[in-house]
Amino acid sequence: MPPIVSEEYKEKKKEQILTSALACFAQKGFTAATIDDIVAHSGISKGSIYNYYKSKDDIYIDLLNTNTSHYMEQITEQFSKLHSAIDKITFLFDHYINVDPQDEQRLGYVSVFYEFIFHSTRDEDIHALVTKRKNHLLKLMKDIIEQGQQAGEVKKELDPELYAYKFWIMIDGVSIQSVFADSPYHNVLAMLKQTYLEEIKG
Amino acid sequence: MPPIVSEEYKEKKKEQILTSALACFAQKGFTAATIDDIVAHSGISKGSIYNYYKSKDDIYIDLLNTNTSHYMEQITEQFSKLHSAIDKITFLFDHYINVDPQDEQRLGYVSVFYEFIFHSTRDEDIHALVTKRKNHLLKLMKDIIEQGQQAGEVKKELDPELYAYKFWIMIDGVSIQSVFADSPYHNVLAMLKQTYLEEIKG
Amino acid sequence: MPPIVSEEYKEKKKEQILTSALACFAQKGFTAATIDDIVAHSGISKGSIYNYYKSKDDIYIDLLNTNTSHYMEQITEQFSKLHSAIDKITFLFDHYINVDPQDEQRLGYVSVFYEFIFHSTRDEDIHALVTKRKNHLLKLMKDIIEQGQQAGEVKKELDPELYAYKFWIMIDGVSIQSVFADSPYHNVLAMLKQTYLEEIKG
Amino acid sequence: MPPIVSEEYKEKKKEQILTSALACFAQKGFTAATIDDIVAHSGISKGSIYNYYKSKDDIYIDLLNTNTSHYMEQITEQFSKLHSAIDKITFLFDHYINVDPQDEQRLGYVSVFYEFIFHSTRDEDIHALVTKRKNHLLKLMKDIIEQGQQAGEVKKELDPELYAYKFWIMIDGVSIQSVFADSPYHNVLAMLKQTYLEEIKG
DNA sequence: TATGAATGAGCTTTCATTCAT
DNA sequence: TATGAATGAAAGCTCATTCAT
Repeated sequence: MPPIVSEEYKEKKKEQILTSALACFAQKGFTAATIDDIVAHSGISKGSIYNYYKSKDDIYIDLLNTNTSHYMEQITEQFSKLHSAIDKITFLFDHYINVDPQDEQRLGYVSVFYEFIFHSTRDEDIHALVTKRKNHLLKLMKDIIEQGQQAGEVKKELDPELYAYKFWIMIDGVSIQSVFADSPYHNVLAMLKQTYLEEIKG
Repeated sequence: MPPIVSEEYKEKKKEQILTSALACFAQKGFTAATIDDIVAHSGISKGSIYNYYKSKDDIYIDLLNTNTSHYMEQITEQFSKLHSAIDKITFLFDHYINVDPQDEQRLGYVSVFYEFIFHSTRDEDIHALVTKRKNHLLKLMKDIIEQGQQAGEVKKELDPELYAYKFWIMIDGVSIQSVFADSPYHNVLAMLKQTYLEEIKG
Repeated sequence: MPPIVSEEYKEKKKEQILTSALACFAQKGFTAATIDDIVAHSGISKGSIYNYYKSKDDIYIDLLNTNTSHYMEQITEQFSKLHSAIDKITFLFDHYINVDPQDEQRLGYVSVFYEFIFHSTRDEDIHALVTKRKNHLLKLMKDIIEQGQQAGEVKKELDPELYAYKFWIMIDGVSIQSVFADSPYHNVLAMLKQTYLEEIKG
Repeated sequence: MPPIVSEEYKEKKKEQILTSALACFAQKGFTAATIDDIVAHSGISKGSIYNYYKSKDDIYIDLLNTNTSHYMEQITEQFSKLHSAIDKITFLFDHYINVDPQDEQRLGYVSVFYEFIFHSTRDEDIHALVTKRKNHLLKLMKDIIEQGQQAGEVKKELDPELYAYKFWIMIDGVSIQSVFADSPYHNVLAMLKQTYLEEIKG
């Protein structure tokens, strides 16, 4: 291996680690998953992992950061193709509808993510991170609603922030319920989408 | 102190352990909290704790069970004083509204409880327990809605199960958001209550 | 329970404890068997057991002592009915032949007993005890052989001590082999008996 | 020391652990000896020991396996130099005669080994192992006797299996007796050797 | 005497992290 | 940079023994 290595190479390596870490955390939970699990899953040596990340927590944090970035980028990209507020909201709902709630990988990821939130109760750094993510998403929704109000699509009298909260509250709630195999995930989401849209449409 | 201690005494001891356990789990999370933490918090010796509970998991499980029982009893008792479906739903919303979202103990409990749900993804026994709890609460709500439909208080055309889900989804979502200090917990809940009631009223 | 209790009562209680202790040690081995096992098996409370024995080791020691006494008494009694040396030796061989080598209780007991011997390597008190037992049995055999020599039944030229050793060595060896289910315990013992008797007969 | 240590290095390390383990087990017995004892004796860290062996039981098992292999190899090698059955049997007797019965290390090993046998009463895996060892040794002896019969050195009428058993029974018995410092180990063994050979010679 | 809850030292085992190569 | 053997603190749990009643 060359003593000097491109940034690109490093990025790729970190990504590999992150992918394996996510898989391991998803399968066993953050605490129960061990560095050796990540070693086994990634094929990267323990020493190497510690060259890229200074601790297990560090991996965890980068995982959330990277994932948040990806998610935001994805949405932004999709939104560039959409113009009306209602279309955007519809798109977001559909994003969650077009998902197999029982897909193991998805479930694993959901677990990791919400564990992270509760973990954050006890760690300031992580709390700040999670709060930032939440505020990003909230702002996104609030902007859409305000845009919709200006365009006359959305009722003027409703509080954009409150309705932005309502949106993410429903997503969070539905995600939690998706943990239960017998939940009517799709039906519920369809209903939530319909009533939410009716409720806000001007 | 021996010999032959009353059942009452034992119950009290278990309750002490549970109280300390909840405090420790709330502060550090289930995995990170140690038996020694519970020892320190409760003043009860390690050996004694293991006389009452056969493992840390066992404590965790009893914690959820006991809490669920208390919660269900409380609600059942209150419901006996209420008769219309709308009153009952209002009562439930108010139950969550009349809470300080930033109360440390409550936050701790919420963290422990939702961690439990995600933990359950990886442990069948716990999953069964959590599912049972969910189904209890779901049934409770469904029954209220059906009762309301029969009494003509609630729209006949809506699916009781779906709306029961919607209720708990909102509660879960709001509970998660309450982790963030800057969330407008009360305002959002008040709005959710109002729109939910309007939506279902016949 | 009366504050003053007869010696007889105490003896009976100790015997109960010893019986249960033997059963437990036989099943799990001395170290693995717990006082609670003995409590469960005997129905006698833990505190009570400690009234009669000051430690687990103490029980172990009394077990061997008592057992040795019983065994010696038994043999002595039987020997009173026999007169020739050859008859006595025959009786001893038959004592071991008339046994089901795979009887669980017997196997348990054999295990406990030999464990004791090896345990004794590390504990002077126990070593003294075990040595004393060995010497008792050795003397018993040596006396028989000498008696046989005087009576002209047994060859004069053989060393009584050496042949006494040989006898117990074979018994020990056979006992160990009996641990293996597929050992031809009876056939081997029958052969050992025959050749031993032939070897010593005058 | 990493990276990529030779197999040889690993073997040496395992051997070190085994040597220390044997010493500790010999001194205190398997159950009473602790991993920390092995750490102290070997100077190898606890974590490292667990890198090479996954449990205390595992060490115990490898100890027996390794020892059995060495013993069998040793015998096989020596046997290649010997041809007559009587020579081989003589060699085996002498192998036990040429030993200091009070040598601490030997005594330790004997204790560990026989404890193992009795331990095996309660553990199927270990029982299988010990049974296999016993059958190996039995077969070895039986083959020698049969070879001797074919060559006319050994009486044709005696049952090879029974006499193979007799041989090992005597070795076991003598080994047990060697625990007692005052046993005439050498004299007894010499006598056993002489009478056994006379008994079987054709 | 009898009881069994209480105790805590001590056990085996795990695992994040380090560091010599 | 890459490797993986080494480390040891810390975890969950057991159990002989004590002692208040």
